Amino acid sequence: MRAAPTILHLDMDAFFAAAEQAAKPSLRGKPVIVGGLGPRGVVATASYEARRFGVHSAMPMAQARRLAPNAAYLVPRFSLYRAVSEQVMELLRGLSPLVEPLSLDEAFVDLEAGGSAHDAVGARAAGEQLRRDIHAVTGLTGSVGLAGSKMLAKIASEEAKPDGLVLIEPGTERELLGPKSVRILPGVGPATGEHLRRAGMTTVADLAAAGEDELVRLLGRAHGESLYRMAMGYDDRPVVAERDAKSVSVEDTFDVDLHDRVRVRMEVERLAERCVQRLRGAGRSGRTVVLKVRRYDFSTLTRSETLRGPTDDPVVVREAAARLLEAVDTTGGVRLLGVGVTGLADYTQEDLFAQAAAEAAERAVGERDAVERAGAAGAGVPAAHSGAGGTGSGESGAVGGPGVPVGPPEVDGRARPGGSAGAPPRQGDGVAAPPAGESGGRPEAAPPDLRDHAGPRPGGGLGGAGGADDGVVAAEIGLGDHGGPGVQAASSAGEGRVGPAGGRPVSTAGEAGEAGGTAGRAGAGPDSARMAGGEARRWSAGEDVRHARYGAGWVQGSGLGRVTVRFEEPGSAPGRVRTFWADDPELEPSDPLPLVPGQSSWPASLPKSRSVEGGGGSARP
DNA sequence: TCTGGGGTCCTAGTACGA
DNA sequence: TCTGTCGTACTAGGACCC
Ligand SMILES: [Mg+2]
Repeated sequence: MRAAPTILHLDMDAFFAAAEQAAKPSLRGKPVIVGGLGPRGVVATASYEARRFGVHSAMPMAQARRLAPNAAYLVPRFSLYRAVSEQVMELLRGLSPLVEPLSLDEAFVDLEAGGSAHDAVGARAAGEQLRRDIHAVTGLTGSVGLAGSKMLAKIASEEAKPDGLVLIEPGTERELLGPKSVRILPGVGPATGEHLRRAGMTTVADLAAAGEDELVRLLGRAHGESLYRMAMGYDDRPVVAERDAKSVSVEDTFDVDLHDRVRVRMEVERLAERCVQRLRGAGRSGRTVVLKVRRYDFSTLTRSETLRGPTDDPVVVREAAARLLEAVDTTGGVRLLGVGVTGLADYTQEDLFAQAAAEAAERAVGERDAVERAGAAGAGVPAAHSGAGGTGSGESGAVGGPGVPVGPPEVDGRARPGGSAGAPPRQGDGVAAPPAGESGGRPEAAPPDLRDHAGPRPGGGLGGAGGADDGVVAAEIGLGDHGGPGVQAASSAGEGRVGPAGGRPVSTAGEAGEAGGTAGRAGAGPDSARMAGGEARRWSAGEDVRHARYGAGWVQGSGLGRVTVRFEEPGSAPGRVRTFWADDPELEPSDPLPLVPGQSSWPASLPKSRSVEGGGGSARP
């Protein structure tokens, strides 16, 4: 706790939703909800307009729809948020080199370390200037908290929301915090809050009065101590600029529970591959592989296996995950699967082998021996276990080399438990692939003059009466999923890489829903050119596109082989809607545009938006 | 139509070697 | 050398955050 309120906490207001509103002028002032659009999605961010309906983060999407049926529902676009975040962080680094990002939209800044403020007056001025700069560069608003400690700065920014600044003058924290709920303290969630309530403590003052011993007795050592300190206003954690990630993980919740073991195995393999992709993308390797399974009843378990050394080999991770899976009972169904890697390092044991081998080769020793001995010696390899000499030194023979588990599994690196790992990814759960081609209910081409589908709207909004045509509601229709039979034909072509049954969830529940949802639009055919025989691509609600003649816009809805685009962009007036065939050659995906036109700080090339988000709209698990 | 995905940190039990 | 103790790894689960 320093004497001057020079620790700043920035928190962007309703970040994802606000970014979408800035990118899509027709959504400004309207309730916008960003989150998963599948049947098991939850709300990531609700705009303030949507919050008035009672919608908030982490709420199941289904519930949000009941509360705000006419809101715009959009899938998150992390490439956009990352780009905006980078602009904001750059502004923060202008204030001080000591910037500690907590997430895409939050960070601490040590103003004193940057020399940009040394007292309350200077801190407030810097904070207000920062808010103006953020708005000028990104078009978005952020809230600022200033205090003498991290905790208080964070509480202050919370109080400042939205679009405000709050400064807590050192010395006033006890009286300010005292009457407030324990829930305002970072680290006090529902469980701890309830725990404390049962013990008769509801306010921060109650915690301070209870004393450290009592809190430790109640909540355990670390939590109790830290809570007591916070309640007293003690907090001297420094702002630290850079922190390496400690784990990398990937998980998927399936639209429908998985029952087929073969399918479960296949999904675990795919998750392992994706996990390693990300691991390698970050230039890291890891030593402990973790499998996560959430069952039909939401009970969750993890199983982990620690290897002899860090790896970034997809085969090693995949096989470890597969072994872990074999020990899990999945009868009843699986709702979620995840694969993660922890114990990260910047090198792999394979690296060390190679390096040692090279050195050994120089000494002109027989190659194989050299490799094996080097591997065992493993200069700098994380100890096999606690004891220095212990299990380690004798085991040069461990056949699998890197990736052989430390513990019990008597693996020789070749035998595959259950003989299943190598099984070909047979078709999944019996969703027969429909015949490809131009069959079925797909509407035939109409004259290629484009009709205005929705017509200009007063005020340009999607206000409308919210009829079947309410574009935003339509935005989710067919999104990344099979629709009626006709659409299914088209979509299966688009997923060819996955194989016959595609990456779709089991069963037919989704189909029924989708078919019903799209039925109303079946008659309205879009009029535009179509590609000769190409695969119909999939369009995600909210993604940016560019049309050869109509310019920039975003996908408002898609389904039945058609895609509805609203033509507008960050600087523009609210735009109008047009509908095209999904395979219209004049329509192509594009990267997000800067929210304020002409910003030099906008990343020249954005991280691949398509692979990150869409990835598998269709394969959405 | 109930409950995401990416993380962090902590606790507790067990095993093991010194 | 035996035994109790201690530190460290490993594993599993849970709370919390955005
Ligand atoms: Mg925020």
